[in-house]
Amino acid sequence: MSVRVRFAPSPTGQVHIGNIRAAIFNWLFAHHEGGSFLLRIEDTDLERSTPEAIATLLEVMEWLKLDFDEKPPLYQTSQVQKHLAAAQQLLAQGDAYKDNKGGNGEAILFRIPFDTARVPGVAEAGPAETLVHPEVPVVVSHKGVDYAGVSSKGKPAPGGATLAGFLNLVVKDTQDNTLFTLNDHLDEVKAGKEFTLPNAAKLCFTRRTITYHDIVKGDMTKPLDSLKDVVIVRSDGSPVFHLANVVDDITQKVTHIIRGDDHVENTFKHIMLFACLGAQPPQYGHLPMIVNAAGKPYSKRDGDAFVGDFRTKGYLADALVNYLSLLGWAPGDNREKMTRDELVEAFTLERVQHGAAQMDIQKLTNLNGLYIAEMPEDDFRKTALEWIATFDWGKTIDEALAAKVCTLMHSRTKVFADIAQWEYFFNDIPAYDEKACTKQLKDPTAITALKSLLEQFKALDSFDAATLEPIVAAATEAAGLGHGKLNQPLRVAVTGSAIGAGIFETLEILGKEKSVKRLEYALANKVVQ
RNA sequence: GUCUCCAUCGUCUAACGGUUAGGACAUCAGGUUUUCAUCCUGGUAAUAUGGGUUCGAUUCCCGUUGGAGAUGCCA
Repeated sequence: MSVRVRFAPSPTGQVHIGNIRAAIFNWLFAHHEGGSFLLRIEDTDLERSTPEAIATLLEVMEWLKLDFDEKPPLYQTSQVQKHLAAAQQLLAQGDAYKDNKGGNGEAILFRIPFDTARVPGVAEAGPAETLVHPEVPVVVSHKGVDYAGVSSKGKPAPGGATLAGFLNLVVKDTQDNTLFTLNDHLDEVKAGKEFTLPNAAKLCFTRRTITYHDIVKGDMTKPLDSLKDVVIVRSDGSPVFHLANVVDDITQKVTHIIRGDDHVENTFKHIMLFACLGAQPPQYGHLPMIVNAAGKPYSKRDGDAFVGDFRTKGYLADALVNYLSLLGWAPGDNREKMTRDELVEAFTLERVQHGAAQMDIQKLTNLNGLYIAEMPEDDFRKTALEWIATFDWGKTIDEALAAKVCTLMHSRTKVFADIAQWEYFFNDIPAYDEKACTKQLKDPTAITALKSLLEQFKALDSFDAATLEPIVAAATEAAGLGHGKLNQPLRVAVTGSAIGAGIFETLEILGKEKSVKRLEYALANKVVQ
């Protein structure tokens, strides 16, 4: 059977970086296996899902070139009848029951099956004991075993689990006297009878576990006595995530579920749901989380963790995909900068890391710089021009001048937002950096030299780098300054900044008129006394 | 509290049970006879901790510590 995976985000606001990483891994896996990559939009949370968020999501996926198969995507809201039908099926099979636990009306709960033969991966783990607090009575019913555990300070602690967790249950009191034997009352309990047992101190039972093989994390096991029955339909009649998710995965014939770490615990329940719904559970692979620079999970407020922000800061889609692929995964041969094809070829879930990964903006930025550097000149200019146009100073510019600036600044561009610093090429008088002025425009010798340079500039016919270099060198020497010592003062006087491309190339692009004007301006206004 | 999982330089990561524990980003020093960037050279920097198993442990097992997730009529 060919591989079918899905990305199933809920469109609530911006697209989170951790979320899109899951999409990338699914996409990579699907392509590596020659399978299908599906998109399912889990928009059942009517209060938080918005059309704008859906649009944002689609936009982001298109930007990152994460194309999906079988368009249009499956919208979960269109599947509600199927979800509800599944709930009815479970109800009819006795795998679900109605309960008014929260007091809001009757909800439908999925019952972890007591007879586990249907469920793959369930095994008996041997006898087990759980201490319970005698002050709180133990209640045994078809809904589960309700009790209070004992905290380290001897106080009652919240406890309770599904009935299936307690095979061969015997409840004992502090004197070890038997209070209740489940096997004597199993049919009554299943039929709905509730037993309330005061003064219980101990639960003795045969522990059962459910195990599944996680493609990234390995074998995962959980005891049934730490599982609770789950609400699958709310009292208002709407299906809950667990049900909807599983039913949709069945209808979309998903073979591998690759999702965030935070779903591991749900997996055990989902496998049971698949089984009770008569479907073969898919394979699972859980991705580690991405955490922020503080090592904490990204909260909804971590603005810089949104994919859209990386786009507006001028990161390239390919660079972002490349970097994100490397968060929690590595090909194993020291390659880092990789094309899509190389990533697809090398990607396996088995090599995915088990622990959380921290996002490193600097490394992303460096990688982005590498991608920009290898852009063909024409592509770079085209993109850079678009960026220039987004700035106030870039609305009306000389295209020929801009083209020259692009060529000059290409290797210096790490992210396109850096282009904000190109303003001095285009305006009349640049913004002067005070620190730079203080450092470079205070030496009287240099100032005198700049003044003489200004006069020479005025007299020049051609104003290109080759002409300027010897002139500046001569002026430097004439002033008694060391080689190149006039370059920085000249740069600050003309550009306002101490950093930039080669000064002679910069002067040439600026042209005689502007250079002279700025030199005059700086000498008149910016010299530090 | 209980359950599940995780742990190699600051960060991302590599290392069939045998390596001077490798690479990249960041950082530091130097070079590319002007700054910044690119490029080149070199340096600092890690197996959380205590026990086992083994001739030999980053690797396997157990404990501890630390971290994350789950424990919702959120997804």
